[in-house]
Amino acid sequence: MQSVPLARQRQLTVVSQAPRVAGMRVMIADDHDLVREAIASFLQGEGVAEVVTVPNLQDAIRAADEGGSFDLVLLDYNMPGMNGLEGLALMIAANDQRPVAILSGTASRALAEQAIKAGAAGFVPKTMSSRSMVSAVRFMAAGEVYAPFNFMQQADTSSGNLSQRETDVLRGLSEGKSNKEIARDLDLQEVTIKLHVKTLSRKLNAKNRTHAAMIAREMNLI
Amino acid sequence: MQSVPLARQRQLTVVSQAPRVAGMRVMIADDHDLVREAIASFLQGEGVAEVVTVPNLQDAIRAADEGGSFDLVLLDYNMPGMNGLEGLALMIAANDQRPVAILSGTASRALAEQAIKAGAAGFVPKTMSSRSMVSAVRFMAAGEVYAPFNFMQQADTSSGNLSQRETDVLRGLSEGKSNKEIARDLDLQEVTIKLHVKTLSRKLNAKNRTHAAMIAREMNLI
DNA sequence: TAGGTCGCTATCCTTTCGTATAGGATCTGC
DNA sequence: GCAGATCCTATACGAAAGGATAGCGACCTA
Repeated sequence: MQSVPLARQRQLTVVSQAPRVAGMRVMIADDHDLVREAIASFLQGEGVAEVVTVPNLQDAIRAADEGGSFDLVLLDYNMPGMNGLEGLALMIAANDQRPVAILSGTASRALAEQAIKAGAAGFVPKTMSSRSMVSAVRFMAAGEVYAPFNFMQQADTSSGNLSQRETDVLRGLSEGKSNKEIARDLDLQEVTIKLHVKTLSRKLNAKNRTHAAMIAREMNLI
Repeated sequence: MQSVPLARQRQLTVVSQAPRVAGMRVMIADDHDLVREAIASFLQGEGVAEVVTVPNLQDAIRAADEGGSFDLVLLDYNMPGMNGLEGLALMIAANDQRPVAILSGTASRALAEQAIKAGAAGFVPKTMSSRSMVSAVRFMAAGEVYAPFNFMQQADTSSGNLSQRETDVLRGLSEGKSNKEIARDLDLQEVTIKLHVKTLSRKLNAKNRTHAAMIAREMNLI
């Protein structure tokens, strides 16, 4: 899997040109024992000084609070306490604004973009090999923002053809809201919501609102 | 994580009392490189003779067809080609009815039960440690049916309070079907479906059918 | 056998959805 | 400026969903 650095709208503070693997402290937060063990052992094999592993966000935050900040924190997107990308902000704060990356099994471009927009140091899908993983970790610990190249090249067919409004409506749908509620939230008329539901359902190839919500969930659009 | 053998309604053919790890052939099918590598290296460390890894169902079936059956196949539940538990039956056939287990990150008792009912040799959540994994692999390769103990002890609060019919209706809901369609499929009257939708929505604390479907999806009830 | 639960059906009514059709407002690139 | 796209609004109607209440039969259990 090829990788490419993303500059984006953020100041990149390069800690060192050739990152010192030696004294590096990395935390891996994932509820999957298997994944934790795997990443930890690979990183240790690469000479990373300290690898801390925790199974949930709560422990991750405590570890940073008590043991000091890490050069990089890898946060599983689906993990107790995360609640979507909410946990990311908490972790960044707990890690003294230092790099925190999102690790995810359910990979989608939309999610990667959201994560990076929300301040993540990068996005690491579990479909990556350990070799790629290790180099991604080095880059992120050095202050760069990373996302796998083929992710970002992912066809826009999935989410790109939904307009902003349609995405907003879709979010409401997936929360089980009625058209009226969504209209109130977005400060629009109910008919407008109906129109959006109709068009986004067509775009997603969904039979109705329920189907659209399920498809959106499946495609990680929301 | 504690484990316990499940006898269930199936004939258990014990290949050998103390399974020979030596000549064992195991296939790991998972689209997550990280997970594949991890499991493979742990198994090889345990002396498993041959570990084949593939990233999707198609390749897994081809590997069994061409290279002969395996003592155990580990199938990721969320993997290209699986389509829920449909892929399980295909793999079991391709593996000459020999053990095929389901590997999953999104762990729920309901899914584990379904998988085993559908003929899986066991259910392995990715929250398991490598040590537990290795012993589970041994048991399943020996013809036993395995599922992690704490999974099966999981409170019935999640899915247990839904009746069989309600679960059927819920499945229809999550496929975006109308009440009429669901009624036809289940050979019931539309009003009955409405009733079920109402009661299951109450039980799941959902506002409406869309919400119910999303909650079900979130709880891995379907 | 009586009482309880559970699943299914029925009727009636209100609300919400889904669809169609038509028009207005804004912003874009040419 | 104009064409084209995007977004918003309006009216209207049939279909679907949601809710309340009541009754029936099967099954289990005391």
